[in-house]
Amino acid sequence: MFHLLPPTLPPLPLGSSTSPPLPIFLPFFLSSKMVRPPCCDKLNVKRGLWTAEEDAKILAHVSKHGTGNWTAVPKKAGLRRCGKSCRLRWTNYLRPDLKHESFTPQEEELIVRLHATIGSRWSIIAQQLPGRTDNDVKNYWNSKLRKKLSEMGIDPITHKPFSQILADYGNIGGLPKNGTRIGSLTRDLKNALMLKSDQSSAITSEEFSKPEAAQEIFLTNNRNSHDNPSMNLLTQLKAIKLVTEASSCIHHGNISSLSSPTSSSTCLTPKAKSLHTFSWSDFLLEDAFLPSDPQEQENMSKGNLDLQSEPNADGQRQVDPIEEMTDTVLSNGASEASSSYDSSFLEAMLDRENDMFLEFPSLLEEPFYY
DNA sequence: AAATATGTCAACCGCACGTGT
DNA sequence: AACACGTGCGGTTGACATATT
Repeated sequence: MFHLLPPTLPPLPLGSSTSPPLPIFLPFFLSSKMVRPPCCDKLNVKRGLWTAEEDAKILAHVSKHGTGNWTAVPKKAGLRRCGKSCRLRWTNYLRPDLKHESFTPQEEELIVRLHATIGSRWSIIAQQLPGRTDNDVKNYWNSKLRKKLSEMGIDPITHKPFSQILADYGNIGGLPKNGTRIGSLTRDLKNALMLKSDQSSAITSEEFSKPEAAQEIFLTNNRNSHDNPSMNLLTQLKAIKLVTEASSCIHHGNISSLSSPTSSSTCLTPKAKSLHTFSWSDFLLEDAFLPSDPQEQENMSKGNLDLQSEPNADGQRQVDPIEEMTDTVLSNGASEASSSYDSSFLEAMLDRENDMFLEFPSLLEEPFYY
C-alpha cells in the first residue's frame, strides 16, 4: 500500500528537510546544473496514502497559518511528509471548497468542449469547474471521457470523427496531420470498431448526456482545424487567452455566468462586456470558420483580437503576448507556405513513411508516437 | 470460489516558470 | 546576470476496487 523503502537501508547523503543539503555526487555525464536535488530527503519522509491524523495536522496548520511556504509546513505541522506532498494533499483533497461527488453531465460537456479547444490544459479547464482540481479533471478525462468519445466514434486526441481521420489518411497518403498520435488513434479506432461490431454493446444515447449535441459540437469544432493547421493553433491560442482571462477574474465563481448568454461576466474587458453574449458554445462555433483568403483571415483575426485588447492610458493599444503569438503564427504560416523547400522536404519524408507503413502494415498496430 | 483483467484515482515525479537575493 | 527556492503543471505510476472469466 505505501511506497515505503525498507527501513534498514542507510540514508543517502542528500541532507534532510531540517538541515542544509549536502553535496550531491553526480555521474560524470551530469553537471550540477542538469539535475536538481530532491525537494526533501526521500528516505525520511512518509509516502503513500494520507491518514486521518495527517489530514488533521494539515488542516490545523492551514487554519492557523494559512497556505504558503509549503516546504516549511511538514516541520511546523509535525508531519513526516515532503512539503510538496502536503501542498498536493491540500490542493487536491483537503481544500474546503472542493466537491467530492461525481461529475455532472454539464461538467462533462464543459470538459470535453474545453479539451477540444485548448487540449490538456487541465488547470485552466479545472478553473472553469468550481470545486474541481486539475487532477480531478485529468483523472476523469483519462478514465471516463476519453473512452466515451472513442465509443462515440470520436478520436479523443483530435476530437475528430474517426471516419474523417480515415479520410484524411487517404488524402495525405496515410499519415495524420499535426503530429497526431498514431498509436492512440489506432487503439481508439480499434476500440470503437470493436464496439460497433458488437451490437450488444452498441452505444446508447444514455452513455452521454447529450450525444447528438456533443457530436455536433465536435464536428463543428473540427471542420476548420483539419483544413488549416495554423488556424487550429490560432483558435487554441485565442481560446487559451479567453479562458485564462476568465479564470483569473472569476476564479471559483459560477460557470453559469460564463455559459449563460443572459448573464454578463464580471471580468471581461469593457468591449467584451459590451457584447455580453459570450458563451462557450458561441465561442467554439464562432471560431470554427475562417476565410480561405490569407488577407481576409488576417483582417478577421486582428479584428477579433482587437475586441479583447484594451487601450492603455495613452490611448494606444496594448500588445498582448498571446496576440503577438497569434500574429507570429499567422506570419509563420504565410512564410511556411512560401517555402517550397520545406514543404517538399516534408512531403518527401511523408512519402517515405507512407511507403514504410504500406510495406509494414503491422507498424500501425503498435503504439507509435510522434 | 479463485484467478485474472480492467477501471479508478490518489499520489508521485520531473520539468518549467516566477520571484527574491 | 546568476543562482536558489517555492510553486504550478501535466504525465505517469501503482494500490485498491470491481468486473469478468
